[in-house]
Amino acid sequence: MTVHMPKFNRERPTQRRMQLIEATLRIVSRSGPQKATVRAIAQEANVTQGLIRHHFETKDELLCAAFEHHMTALTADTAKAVEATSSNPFHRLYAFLVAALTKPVINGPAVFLWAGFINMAQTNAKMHAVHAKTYCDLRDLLEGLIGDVFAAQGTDVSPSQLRAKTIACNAVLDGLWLEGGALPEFFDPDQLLDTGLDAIQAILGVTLTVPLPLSHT
Amino acid sequence: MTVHMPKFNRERPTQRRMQLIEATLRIVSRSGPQKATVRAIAQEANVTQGLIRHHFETKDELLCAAFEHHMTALTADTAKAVEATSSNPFHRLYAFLVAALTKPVINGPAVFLWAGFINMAQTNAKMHAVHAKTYCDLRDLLEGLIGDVFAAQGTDVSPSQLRAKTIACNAVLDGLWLEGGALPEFFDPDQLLDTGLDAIQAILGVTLTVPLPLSHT
DNA sequence: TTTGTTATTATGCAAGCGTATAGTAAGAAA
DNA sequence: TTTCTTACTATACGCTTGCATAATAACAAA
Repeated sequence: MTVHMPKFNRERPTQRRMQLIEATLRIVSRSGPQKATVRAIAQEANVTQGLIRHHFETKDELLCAAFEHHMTALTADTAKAVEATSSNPFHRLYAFLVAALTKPVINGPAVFLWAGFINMAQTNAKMHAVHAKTYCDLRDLLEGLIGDVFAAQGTDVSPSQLRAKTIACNAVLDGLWLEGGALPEFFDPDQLLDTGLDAIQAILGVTLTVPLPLSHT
Repeated sequence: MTVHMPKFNRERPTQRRMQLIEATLRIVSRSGPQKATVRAIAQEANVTQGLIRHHFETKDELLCAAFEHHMTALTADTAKAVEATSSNPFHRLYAFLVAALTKPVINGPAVFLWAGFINMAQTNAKMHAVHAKTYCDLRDLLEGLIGDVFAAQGTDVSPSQLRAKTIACNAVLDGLWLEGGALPEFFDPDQLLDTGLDAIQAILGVTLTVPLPLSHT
């Protein structure tokens, strides 16, 4: 009678790829791309280094997949918050801003990840495309929300004015994301949220009301 | 008769160190910290790799010196613009904003450099200190300029309100710096300046006049 | 149970890495 | 000119790197 203790855990390709991607993200965020060696990633994922080659052609391909996963998740998190709220334009913009100004968007690892990968986006065409697309997607979403708010209160703005205000609001979000993530010791999360909301309301010349909880409908 | 052609150029330590630092910055900005090997830096500076060890104890020390040089120069550039203008608080704030929203502050290399180094600031105490200090210096300078503008027009603000508005304005600057540097194809420099100025005036509730050229005094 | 597929481990290699060290030459001082 | 200091080159060493290849084991299908 032999009790068979498996020598390793055999995973489905999709799941194993995701584990490797997440291990990569942890290392890049924690120690930078220089430390993200094939061996370090394998150890972080509790596999041997040869396995990485089985799931990814090259190390660059893994880094690229990790960057895409991170950036897509980052913007999706924010976008999702808008869908979960009412159809009131003011509430929708408010929900977007709160999502963009609180965790998990505002946190150190996210900023350090972006920073760790962004140099590669200069030379790697796919990474550059991912970066440009996630930026545009989020900006366009924000532009739509701001446009709806202006329409709801009858404010007349030209497309170029709307674009400029969107870029300014997005800059506030990005700036606070950067500073709050990289220098958390200087920022209280609540203050950061209030500061961002006040600034964006001032830029837009709009007062955003706090939406009532959905259960009160 | 022997014409003596020097086999190498002997430089003063200070100058050579600066050349090595600048070579490091070019490589990190262009290709990221992974490519910034001792050999690559030496080649970029047109010296042999052994020379680096003669001027810097370790490669990390060189990277650290390069980061400090870059960050210090970045904030000094902006601060200098304020000194070159009049004593009018409105003009001084305006000069600061223009400096922070135009080249050489808003450019790709600066952002990619910051990104390339920032991961190291998590583990390297000296780099973290440099990062925190340059952020605080610039923020405090901006806070002073904004405070003077409020004082000049008789606006009463509490210290915490002033701090919050400063952080918001700084976020606009940082956000536009980030986006304008990393995604230049989406931003026209003139528009970026106008957008930033408008946003900050809205946040502060202040109208900044364009200062007259000094020669008109 | 047997077979087939493939996820996984194990091992190895050539190239590149940071660093150490010995020798060379440039330029100032005597 | 000669001497002295040190900026600089040249070379080498041990370690790490990304990637290749062969052997093994898990698990589904027959």
